[in-house]
Amino acid sequence: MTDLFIHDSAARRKRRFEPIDPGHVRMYVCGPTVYDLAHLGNARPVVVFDVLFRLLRRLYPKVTYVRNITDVDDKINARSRETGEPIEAITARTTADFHADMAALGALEPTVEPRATQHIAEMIALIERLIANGHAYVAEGHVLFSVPSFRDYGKLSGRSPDELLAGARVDVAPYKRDAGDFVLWKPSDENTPGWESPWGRGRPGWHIECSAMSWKHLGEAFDIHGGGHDLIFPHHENEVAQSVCAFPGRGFARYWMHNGMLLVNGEKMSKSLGNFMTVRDILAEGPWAGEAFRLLLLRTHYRAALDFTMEGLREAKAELDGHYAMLRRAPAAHDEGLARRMAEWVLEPLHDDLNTPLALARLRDLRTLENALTVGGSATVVLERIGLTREPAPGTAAAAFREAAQILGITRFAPEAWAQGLAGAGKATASGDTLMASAVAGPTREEVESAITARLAARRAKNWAEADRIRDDLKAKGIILEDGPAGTSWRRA
RNA sequence: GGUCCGGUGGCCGAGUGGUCAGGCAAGGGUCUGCAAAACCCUCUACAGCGGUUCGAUUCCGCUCCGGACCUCCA
Repeated sequence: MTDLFIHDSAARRKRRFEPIDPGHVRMYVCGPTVYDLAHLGNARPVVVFDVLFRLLRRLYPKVTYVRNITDVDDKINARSRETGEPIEAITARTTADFHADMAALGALEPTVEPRATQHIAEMIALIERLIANGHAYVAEGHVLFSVPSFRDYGKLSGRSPDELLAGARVDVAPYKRDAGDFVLWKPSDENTPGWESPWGRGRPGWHIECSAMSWKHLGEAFDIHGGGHDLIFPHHENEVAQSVCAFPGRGFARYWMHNGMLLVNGEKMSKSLGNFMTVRDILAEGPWAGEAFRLLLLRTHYRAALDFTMEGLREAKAELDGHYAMLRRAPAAHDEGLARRMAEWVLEPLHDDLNTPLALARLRDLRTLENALTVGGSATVVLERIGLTREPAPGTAAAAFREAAQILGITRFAPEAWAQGLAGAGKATASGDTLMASAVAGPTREEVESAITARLAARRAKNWAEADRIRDDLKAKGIILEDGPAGTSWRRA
């Protein structure tokens, strides 16, 4: 088995992945705060860590992937005050939308998806431990983490507490002993959600929930912690402080992985900047859009910034069209052992810190090879690159493609369905399905097929003018015909 | 201001101390009734300036440009 290397943000270098328990790999990824639709930037970690999850499942017997839902937060409270919609309604609806959107991107469900509001008891227990350990204190109804009490504070994000203080751009609350101290628990008035606690009725601070949920579902120490690069400070720094101080000597997360930001016009896409586009906006482009966006995300290495453009989305769609076209025409028969080896060759770059762009390039090589063998061609350059000395049986490269593409989570639809409109295809939730079905426009399958029959008669009679007229007519309606040795096939543009 | 990460051919985007990334676009060809698809060929880049080296796009330094973070953020 090839070793897996991942870039650990804490160590700032690539490290060989050695799980605490090789029989059970454990990963935690920060999930959404459910107060609004997911934007394109929110989708990046979901897709990136979905690929990692799939890869880990291939490499290890058991993988537990935890991704939380943050359903208690002052942004949610603010939204409820603005719109008048009850908090529970906002979080329930937004969670359902999030699930539908992520399913449309082909993301598997995590093993566990804990909600913050269902882990208040764990949060309180954690805070009590921190107070008992001398790492937290009560002040004016708040419980604060004492940053000076933790020597390694700032290690993850690479800053010293002094620097943080110097650059602080918020007013320091008077009850803080140290300007860097952060809130673990804060009081709630009667109009704000709250839970009874040893410190009165209140609600948790932002960071404590992740420490509580990873502890509950993965234990005091686990293997991988992931999230967006912008979470390193303060969120992950504070999480480390809380968890390490609550469970001294256990080490918390062994590897930290952070995905780069998604940009639009060279700037980070974020809700606070207001320059965001929702996943749902993209899905409305067509039934192909979810998978195309997923591919777009994987065409750039996860740690690099990615500048989103519609041209990029269309290019990803065109790439998928080509992949599906190959799968559609490739024979099912194949050399199984050779297919397995070729799939390994494609997936090999994923073991080097999830190099999806290189894996995708190799996947394209498999497509070229299969096309050459199925349609006609030599593909000597590709054969050499793969390291094959002779041509594999037709269908073999396609079988390898299918196996490798499964780890990347692309070409998950039936090739014919992809080509002809995907009506009713996706297994997304109800709202996602509606979206897909409504996006299919143009002639029905029956209309297209009867036109093809009419054209076939014209071609038999060598009435080329009529045959071309039918083809042009369909083309104007978004239907492309392709004559091949096995007959005429069609697809939607 | 502090910390960090980047600048690769028309566009996107991997990677490497010295032989090829790959894709899109463009041009040429094979095939086809004509197309389409597919395959083949062409297109040889690493921000700038120094340094290390037999040799640097790759290592080091400086400069310029872009971005992220500095307690809302995936």
